[in-house]
Amino acid sequence: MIVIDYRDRRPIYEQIVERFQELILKNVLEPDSQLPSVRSLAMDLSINPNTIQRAYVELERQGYIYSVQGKGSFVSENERLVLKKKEEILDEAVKLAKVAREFGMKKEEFIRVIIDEFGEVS
Amino acid sequence: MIVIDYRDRRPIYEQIVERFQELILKNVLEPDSQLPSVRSLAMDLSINPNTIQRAYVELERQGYIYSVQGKGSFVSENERLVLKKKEEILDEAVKLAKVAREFGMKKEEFIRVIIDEFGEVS
Amino acid sequence: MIVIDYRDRRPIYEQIVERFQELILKNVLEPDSQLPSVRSLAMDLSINPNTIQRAYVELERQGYIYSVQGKGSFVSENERLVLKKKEEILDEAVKLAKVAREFGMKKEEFIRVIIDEFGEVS
Amino acid sequence: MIVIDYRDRRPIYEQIVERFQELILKNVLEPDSQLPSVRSLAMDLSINPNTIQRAYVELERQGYIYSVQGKGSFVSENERLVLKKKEEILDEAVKLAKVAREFGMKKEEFIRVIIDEFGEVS
DNA sequence: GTGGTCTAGACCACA
DNA sequence: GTGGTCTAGACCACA
Repeated sequence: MIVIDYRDRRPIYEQIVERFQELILKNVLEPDSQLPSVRSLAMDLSINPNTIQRAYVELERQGYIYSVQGKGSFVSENERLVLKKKEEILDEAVKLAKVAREFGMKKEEFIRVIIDEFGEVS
Repeated sequence: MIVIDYRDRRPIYEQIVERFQELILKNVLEPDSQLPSVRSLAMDLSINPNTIQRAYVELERQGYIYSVQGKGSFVSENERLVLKKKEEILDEAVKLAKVAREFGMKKEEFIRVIIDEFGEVS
Repeated sequence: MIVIDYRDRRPIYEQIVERFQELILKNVLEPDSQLPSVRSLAMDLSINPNTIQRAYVELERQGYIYSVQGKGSFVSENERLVLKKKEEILDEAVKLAKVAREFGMKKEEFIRVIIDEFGEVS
Repeated sequence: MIVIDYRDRRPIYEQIVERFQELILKNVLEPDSQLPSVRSLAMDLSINPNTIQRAYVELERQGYIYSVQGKGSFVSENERLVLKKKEEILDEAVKLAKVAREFGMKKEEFIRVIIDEFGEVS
């Protein structure tokens, strides 16, 4: 479920964070289900437990998971998270559109590739 | 013309690279015009010359500038660079659209914010 | 494995880059095997770590190695690199042949020394 | 006759040296004919006279030209020079062939591109 | 421990 | 004066 790409320039803990975000937002990991323990995931991925720990701390900070003393880490409700994520995506889209405009791209040119990605009949 | 943001998480040399890219792509710095010398820019920005040097090396590697032994650094022709930059922007747009689609966003919702950015009548 | 020639006019970092290219292309250093750390190689060669770092950055840029945050530098797959290198060699051969022709050398004269190098029965 | 390419990474004086070598070896500049004066060539090329001076010194050192006090610089006999140049080219060819062999290239593969360059019927 | 960034300062080739 | 290379040494994020 989690795959580390060592050729990826991003730090390992960040890759883990992003992967869990994705799994949670897409509901693959359902609310209140338990995440693998730090130690077991560290074993599975042949990674330093500190690195997993760091990823979990970050996920908790962002509200993706919550931890229960002595029991483990669990997935949070994701409704708000999905909304937040969508906002982030739209913010990025606006920024990108701004840059595109500044470099003289036509609106049509820019939107064309997006429509293609979504599929003509959306 | 160049401003360093120390709160920015990106390294200084990278901020300098991006700023010059922008100035060159937008033709503020015209082809064959001379850049400030490594030393003078270092003085201006109160930054170590090595850091400026690193930025210039990177800009040369990317084709934005060329340096002449004992004379200085000069702006390259930017036609190709602009095209390349536009392609990069479109690539990013496609990636972003893909992510948006994966998180269940509607095409209209996504495109709306872009059209707003470009201005309704484009 | 790495030897610096101080009489060589090329900069130290470039000698290091070329030597590693050779070791990687010839499979002496196998894919995913770890390179010596910046610090340890600097110690071994009695060279400043910055110089080694510069060589590693260049090797990464050219695709010969990849570095992992906090873990070290590792050898990339070399298949593509070997093909690219062969192309470069052939390009050089063509250029040289062109110069030879321009200076009035006979094809036979030029090819003779090459056949000798490869060995008569190839 | 002399063109400086500022985008060329080689120093200006070196470009001048190489260009004169070529003109002399190809007999465009005939033995005992006079070279432009340092000052006039500097004017023509909009270059610092020191740079031209340096190129001429280097050409004299290599035997391509000789200077007469108060008269100027003149082209040397080029017979020996042509032979020497040819030897240099052959040396380079041998080196290149050696590298090609070390990287596992077949003799035929290497010679093919050379024959193509010379033209099938040589 | 490992790579990444930066400062301070030196020396070199070149124009 | 201009860029290019290198040393010495520091601090940071990451594993």
